[in-house]
Amino acid sequence: MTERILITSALPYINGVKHLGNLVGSMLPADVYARFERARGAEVLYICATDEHGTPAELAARAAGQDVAEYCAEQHEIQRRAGEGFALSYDFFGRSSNPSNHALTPHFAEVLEANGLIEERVDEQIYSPTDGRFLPDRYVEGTCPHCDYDKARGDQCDNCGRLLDPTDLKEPRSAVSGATDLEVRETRHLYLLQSKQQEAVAAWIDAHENWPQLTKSIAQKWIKEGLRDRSITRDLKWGVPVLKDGAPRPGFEEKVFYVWFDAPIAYIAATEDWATATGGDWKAWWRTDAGAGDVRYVQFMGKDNVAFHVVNFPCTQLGADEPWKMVDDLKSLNWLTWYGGKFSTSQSRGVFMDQALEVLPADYWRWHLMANAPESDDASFTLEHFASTVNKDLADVLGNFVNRVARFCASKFGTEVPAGGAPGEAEAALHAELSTRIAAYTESLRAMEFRKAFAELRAIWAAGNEYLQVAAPWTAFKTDPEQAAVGVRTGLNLIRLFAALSHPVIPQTAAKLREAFALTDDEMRWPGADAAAELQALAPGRAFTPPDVLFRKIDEDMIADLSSRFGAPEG
RNA sequence: CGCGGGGUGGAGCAGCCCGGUAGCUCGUCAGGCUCAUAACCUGAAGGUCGCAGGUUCAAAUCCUGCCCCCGCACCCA
Repeated sequence: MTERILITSALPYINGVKHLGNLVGSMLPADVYARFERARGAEVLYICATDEHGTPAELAARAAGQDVAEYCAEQHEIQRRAGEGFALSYDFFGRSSNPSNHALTPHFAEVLEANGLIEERVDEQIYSPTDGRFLPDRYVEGTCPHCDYDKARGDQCDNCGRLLDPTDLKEPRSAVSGATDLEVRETRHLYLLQSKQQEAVAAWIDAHENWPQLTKSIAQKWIKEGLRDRSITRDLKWGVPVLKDGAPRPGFEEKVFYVWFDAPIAYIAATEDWATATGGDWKAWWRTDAGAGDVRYVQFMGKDNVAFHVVNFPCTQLGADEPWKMVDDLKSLNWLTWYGGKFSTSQSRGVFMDQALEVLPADYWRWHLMANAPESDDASFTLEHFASTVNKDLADVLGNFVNRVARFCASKFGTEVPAGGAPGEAEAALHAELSTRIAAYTESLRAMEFRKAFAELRAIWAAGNEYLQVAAPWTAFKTDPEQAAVGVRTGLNLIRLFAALSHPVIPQTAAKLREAFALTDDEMRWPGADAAAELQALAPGRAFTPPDVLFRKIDEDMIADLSSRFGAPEG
């Protein structure tokens, strides 16, 4: 029976193109895993979407002089294109602002309320008459009562580090307009009573011993501190309206659901949209009473998102007491830093997805990011390191191997897989090494241990060069062409094997190789661990077109150029 | 003592949970090969595993204390 795997990556926030850190934190590893499982023959559904609600979107739209809906539509399109450029193989890339989510989010709220897990409470919040809106903590600035720093934010003073309440600030002003006529107003909100779900969530977490260490430690920390009730509505206009029985909830006509309440629900809503677009059955993926019981659900996200996925969203799902499919495996990644510091949109430090593709092909970035993924700790991205992995791994080890084999064959035997000769000791040694390595590589990918996996893939590529050194068909050709044919035939078959094994991480390169050898779907399927068998896929007489040089190297001048372009620190 | 993650040859990382000759990639040096993108292959040099104690026959690995770096702190991954 075909394995069914549902994959979601954390939803990228709508504002602006994402940088490499965002990419490697969720969307890219999810894509690599999706491609791997598809090649293995699993039925995969990979869903993502833009997370569009909240204050930042409203403010960014205003700054751009656009209507929020219009702004989001435009940004969504930009992100969709960037994802396409990076060859992210979403089955569907949705939007949290779509009608499907506007229907499903209130549904969850209604069931939760029916189950006694939601209540209305009155809060006090800062209101700015000038801006005509309530101001969340970080949008209130003022003078710190402790150190007199004049740019303290409503939640904390960046100078002395003390935590603040917006009402503590001296001379508070709106960070949006600078208005100082702020007042405290009462406002009514819906609260999700997570404190009542402590035991249920703890039990659910305990049932997942196989989670990675980072995920477990974050989950347990929250449980240990005790779940707190949290407000799931906000005083904003842009978001999912708070409906009840299909009509605006009395007293909530001017409010919307909190972005973190509706965003995870958008995983499900986006799957509904996928179903509408393709004729698929979304319930078979999300409802355990409709076939989702045998689905394995895997989520990918940066470490900052873990709490929301192991505590808050589970509260929503468990509290609904409906047969929703819940996450099975959760891969969380640490931060990618830009030369040890933060990627910064406002100060334009770092490389963003669209800029990256303007300079070099997607596979260059994909390989470096995944081979050095921030799995056990934050990892530092530097252009020097990037150039080094691209030049050595991609150009020298893989690219050069393909080139030397294809060119030698073309010049001595023509553009067909040569016949003659029989495998000997060199081939036996190669088979033995590859069999072990393919098994290890496959196992690491299954476990989503990407650094380990791609170190293995690199070793597999290198094994090709080592083999060639031993087989030395260029020497054999002078005295024993049949013997040389064995080496070349094996080399060409290695290229086909590399194409299949490399496809999850460098799909565009794999596609070039596929084209060069006109490989069939079956020849691109995930290889088994019997290397001897795998290296016979291309039979003698099979025609091919020697591909162009696969990767061009990044030289010193280019590094210097990229450094100034992307704001790399000196030294 | 807010929370979390780290400090391993020049650089980037693995090993630490389940103590027992310190491993990988890059860089450096030497040799080989000449089919190939001055690429490839082989070998070598280079580390008292942040510091100080403790447990043990034995500690990078366990315990205690300290120092340093990074991130987070209901809303910028």
